[in-house]
Amino acid sequence: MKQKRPSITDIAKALNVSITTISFVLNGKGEERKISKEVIEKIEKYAEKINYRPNQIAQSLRTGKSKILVFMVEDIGNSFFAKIARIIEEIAYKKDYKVLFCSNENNDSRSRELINVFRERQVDGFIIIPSAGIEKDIKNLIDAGKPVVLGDRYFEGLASHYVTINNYDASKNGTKHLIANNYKNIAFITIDTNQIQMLDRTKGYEDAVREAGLKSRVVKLPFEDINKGKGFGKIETLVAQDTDLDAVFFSTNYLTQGALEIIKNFNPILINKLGILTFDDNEFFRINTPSISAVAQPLHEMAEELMRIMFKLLKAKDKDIPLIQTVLDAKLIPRDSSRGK
Amino acid sequence: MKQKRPSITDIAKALNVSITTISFVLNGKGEERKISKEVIEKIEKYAEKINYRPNQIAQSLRTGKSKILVFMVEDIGNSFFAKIARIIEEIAYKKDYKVLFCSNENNDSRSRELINVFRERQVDGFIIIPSAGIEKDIKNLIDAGKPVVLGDRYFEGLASHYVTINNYDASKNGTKHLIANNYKNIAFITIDTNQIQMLDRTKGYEDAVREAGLKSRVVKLPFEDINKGKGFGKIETLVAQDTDLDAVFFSTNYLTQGALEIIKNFNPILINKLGILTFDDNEFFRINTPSISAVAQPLHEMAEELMRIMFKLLKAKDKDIPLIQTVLDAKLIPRDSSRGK
DNA sequence: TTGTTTAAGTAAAACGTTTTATTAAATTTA
DNA sequence: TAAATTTAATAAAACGTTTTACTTAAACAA
Repeated sequence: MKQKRPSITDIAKALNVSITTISFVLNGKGEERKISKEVIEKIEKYAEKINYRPNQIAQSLRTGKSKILVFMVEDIGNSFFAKIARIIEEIAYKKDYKVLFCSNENNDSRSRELINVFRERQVDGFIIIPSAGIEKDIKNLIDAGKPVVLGDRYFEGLASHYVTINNYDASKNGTKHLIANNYKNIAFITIDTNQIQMLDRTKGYEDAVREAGLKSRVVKLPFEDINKGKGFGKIETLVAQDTDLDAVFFSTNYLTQGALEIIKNFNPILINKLGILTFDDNEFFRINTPSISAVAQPLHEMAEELMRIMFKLLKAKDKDIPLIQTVLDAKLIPRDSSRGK
Repeated sequence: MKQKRPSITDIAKALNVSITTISFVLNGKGEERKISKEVIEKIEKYAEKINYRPNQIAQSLRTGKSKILVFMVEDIGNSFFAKIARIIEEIAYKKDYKVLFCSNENNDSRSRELINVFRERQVDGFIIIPSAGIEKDIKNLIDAGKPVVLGDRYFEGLASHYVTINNYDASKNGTKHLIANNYKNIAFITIDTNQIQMLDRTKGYEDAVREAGLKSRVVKLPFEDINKGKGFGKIETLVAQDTDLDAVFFSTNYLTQGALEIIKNFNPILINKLGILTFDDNEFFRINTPSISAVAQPLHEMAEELMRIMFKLLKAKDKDIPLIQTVLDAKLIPRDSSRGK
């Protein structure tokens, strides 16, 4: 019947020692605090026997540390983020940290709300894929001394630790790959945001087509609508009007599926002739006919680097450590859809 | 410079009231405890002004409640689970609960370890997609009075709350659909586990083919290997030897991609003629050529029901409430890949 | 007037730890 | 032998709440 877990006090009573002694022993400070071998052994034996586990809430209250990290992403249901989350979880658990995941929907006020909620919860660190307008809030968090690492994007004016990929290069290389495979009328489909990673990707594309003497065709879709599964009107227009279009390059994974569906419905023949390249790989791209080419972000490396930095910050305590800003390379995975013509 | 957050004691000092009074007022018990209007107002104003937020760790220690739930899945990186997670997160946050996600890799010892970790953390409730061998541990948890809801599967001998779909019917209907579309040699590709949901799915398939007078071909792949991205040998054998094979039905999403890739590599023509049906929908099935048919589980309903039960348990406190065992219907989504012949 | 009830609030314990300061006994030093 | 040091341990404060039990003054009743 729901019996109380043993506390340090229960051990104290049972063994007739003070709770102080027990605390020292169980925290491995027995030697250091000159507790005798016999007492140490007695306590350890007993704790083992009754399967004592410290109450982490009490520990947290006393130490101010919760051993909980938060990983805030756009949408944990999106497989790009879910996959990173999985790796982060793995690493965290090994070091005895737990991870709270949350989705900010790329929405500033939601982000703010979440940040506040977690500050109240005393989480020990924040790994954040930030929405575009929360630079101030992130700054507050950092100024308050909380360990913060940004992922996937960052703020140009903000001195923060972060991990991203070289979006400009990745995008430029991707575009060049399409060009090398003889595509000449490539559209770049992106989102109407001023997030740095999207701007970099767009720039990479633009420079590549310009350098090749081709025409730049950037299509910006409205983020809010896309999020609700609509807003692909411009894709229809593109396909209908731009009759010599021969390739599309998507700047992010949540556009790809929706847009391809529109194109497929609109012109089932075209979709099999069109060159297709997209940011963010997906396991189903391989089995698609034609298999879809992708610019894959190095999920493992990203997650590992995020955590490496986080643990460094957690260890460093107050003294601030020099900024770590890691830029990784994405990997182009050419498949059938970009080898056409 | 990293200044301390105000505590209830700080308010007490500033306003010259006892912390008791403040606690009552801020918990909305002012009236009830006959605190005067003026004092109530004074406290509320001040708390608002300094933006006071109670320390949740301290609250937890005192009340024994953490307002944290845990959602344990096979793999949070798998989009089926990630999507449910997203919805669960949403619902939880509305009621001021946070959710810790964790992945048990469908592995018993990992599951056990995680359950223990979270008991120590005093999480308030457990939503678990259990691995096959942890019936005892779940029972322990329930017996200890912890709110527990199982999802996706359950244990036949264990009286627990759960939410599943009618796997037998879903599988049978799926198979019938293939048969109705003139497929006559359908293989059922599943995993070598005795998890109830997989057994039910297999049975649904078997009954459907038997009733139609067709031959049953069940292929069981080794779970451990599949998890590591290999172990598809039997698929090669199947395709090579079973020359009149005309359709495949996958029992779970993580088989689909791997197996289809094997088939595609082995026989690129076959894959476009083969009838294909799989449990668990994916957004990319729509744009595939041919688009892939799926038995979609009602993710929203599942998540909502899981949470509905969880909140019921959280509210009920000690008194045990009658078992809630919800069985939902899956939805067959026929696409090109199953309309063949 | 005296006793009882109500209003308005407070003191203090409790939750389970960690950690600083303290103590008492034993041992060493001078 | 007295003083100083070391050993082995403990008492008590602190973290920030919630909640039970109590207090004091005023209001009311008999």
